[in-house]
Amino acid sequence: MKHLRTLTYVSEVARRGSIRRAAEALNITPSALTRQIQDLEYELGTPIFERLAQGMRLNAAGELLVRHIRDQVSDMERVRSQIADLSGVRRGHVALACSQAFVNQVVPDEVRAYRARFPQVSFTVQVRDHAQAVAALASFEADLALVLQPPPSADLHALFTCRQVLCIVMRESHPLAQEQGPVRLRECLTHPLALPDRSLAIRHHLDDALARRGTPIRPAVESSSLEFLRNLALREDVVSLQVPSGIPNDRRLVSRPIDERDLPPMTLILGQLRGRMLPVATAKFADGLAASLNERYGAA
Amino acid sequence: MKHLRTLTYVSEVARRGSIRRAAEALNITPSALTRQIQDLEYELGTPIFERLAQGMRLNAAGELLVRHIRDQVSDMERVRSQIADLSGVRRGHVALACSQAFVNQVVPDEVRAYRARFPQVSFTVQVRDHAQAVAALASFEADLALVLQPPPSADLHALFTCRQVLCIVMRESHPLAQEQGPVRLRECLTHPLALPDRSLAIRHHLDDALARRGTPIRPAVESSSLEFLRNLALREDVVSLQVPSGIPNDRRLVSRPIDERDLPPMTLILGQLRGRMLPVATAKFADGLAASLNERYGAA
DNA sequence: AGGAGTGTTGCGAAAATCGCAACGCCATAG
DNA sequence: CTATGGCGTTGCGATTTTCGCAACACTCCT
Repeated sequence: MKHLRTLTYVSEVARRGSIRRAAEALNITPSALTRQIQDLEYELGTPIFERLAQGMRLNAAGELLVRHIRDQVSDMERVRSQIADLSGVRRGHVALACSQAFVNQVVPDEVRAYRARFPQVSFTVQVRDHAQAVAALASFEADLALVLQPPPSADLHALFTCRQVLCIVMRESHPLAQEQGPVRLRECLTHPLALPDRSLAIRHHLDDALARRGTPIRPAVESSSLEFLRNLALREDVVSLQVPSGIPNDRRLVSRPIDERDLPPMTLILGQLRGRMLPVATAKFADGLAASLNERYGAA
Repeated sequence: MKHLRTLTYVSEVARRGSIRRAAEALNITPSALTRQIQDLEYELGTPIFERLAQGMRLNAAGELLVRHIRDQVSDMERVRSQIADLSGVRRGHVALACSQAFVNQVVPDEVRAYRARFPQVSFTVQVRDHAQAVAALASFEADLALVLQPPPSADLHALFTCRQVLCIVMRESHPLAQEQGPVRLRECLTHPLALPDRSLAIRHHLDDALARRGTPIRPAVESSSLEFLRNLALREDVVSLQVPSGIPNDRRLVSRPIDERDLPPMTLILGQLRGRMLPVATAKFADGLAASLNERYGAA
């Protein structure tokens, strides 16, 4: 949109912290950029950036303005998508930030289903941990966040919530795979463990539960990649930990839920930035995703 | 603000219903205007106006867009006022739509008090009936509305509410002015009446109450101007009707409340457009006005 | 002292915008 | 039915705004 050219310039300078870097990202020269900002500051009657030797930083007025700009840009997106919706074809873009646990089944299935109906809608899917996902919402880098056990935040508004019972995962030849149904935690701890590291919410949840029992654990392998842990479990007799939504359809892998007396279920949340009105495409995608999650795992 | 030039153009064309009239109001030529609109429609990929022989009318897409534009413009006002507030001096503009009943004491007193503290803040005070006042909020012609007994509307959000007991007003020589305290309605009806006409909420309220008793009234004089009715009551023995906030400080005029068993009190509402964030100056003025009303008449 | 990073400015070129005048269209009055 | 007045639109030249290039002034760090 042409009329918010200056505003996106300001936003980019604020994001990059430097006129030259922002100018490069915007494919213009620093001189054009500095003039746009000077003009805007003149119109406002006050500077919005502090000039430092290392670059530009927003001052208090700039913080207010940039927040307003981001609001305006995303609002314009929403109006454009509503207008496109009037003419029948649904266009738009959906930016989703989600945890690793959902990149196997839930998100790709849902994106495929949605794009089958509305091919004009494009997607960006960023994998972030729970805290980063909420931050992505606040900075308008993502429209939706699908995360486990998010930190309580005033910015996050839950659209859908459900329980996720933690499961152990191992190859089919593993001793624990010979039985079915819930497994007690103490049984698992007697086997070598391949666990998510502390960058993932699953591990925090596990550690919290174990801390109450006073049982320390010494995992054989730790990783920030759930995919790596699964691939390792295919190759040797280790027990890994996943949530149901992260378990792929693979007959070589067996999963059993952990008894809820030992480990309470985690909370899965589909959320958006509080107070924001989502574009049509995004809102409808969120509806479909929530329905799909509800069908698979039930509501909270 | 320069960057919303095109948007204000669109808004003006929508308001005036014609490019030529809008161009005149904007001090530009019709050709410049028609090009701006064509460019914007090209950017959106769809027309936003229907071209009629009598001029231009918004289509569905245009309705969405214009609503967004008005939001954006008023939001920009708010941000500017917040930024100005950061530098100490409070600037801004307050647009108030109010009923006749408040132009005597309440509003002028409050505006004077506010401007004494913040001379940089300017005001526009429009006198409208209750329905027009709500419409003025919705079209962003007013930021605040101070009205009696407004029609229930999803757009109106009440900031403050209080009761207003209806009073009769007459000159000090009038027979009814010889006593004090509440007066029964049937006493009043035996004297010649000078009443507000049906364009005013006070009259509707009175008619509703009388309709339930089946008592028809035949006022000697009707007027849409409360000021005229007061001035008439100064000149002859008629009984007029006012709400407390509309009664001036004039010893030649005597007022007595009507017994609440005969006529329930009316509701006074200070309101804004629902879902809108007011500029600093406007919000603070509304606070002061609410406090002042609370002191004079008590809360709801 | 020197180099690398920053934002800023003078100036000429390029682009967007505007005003003027003319055109085509349609509703309505005569 | 034609004439007329209002409407939006377009071609074109003038004006204003924006841009890119190069040079400058400044700060930080080696």
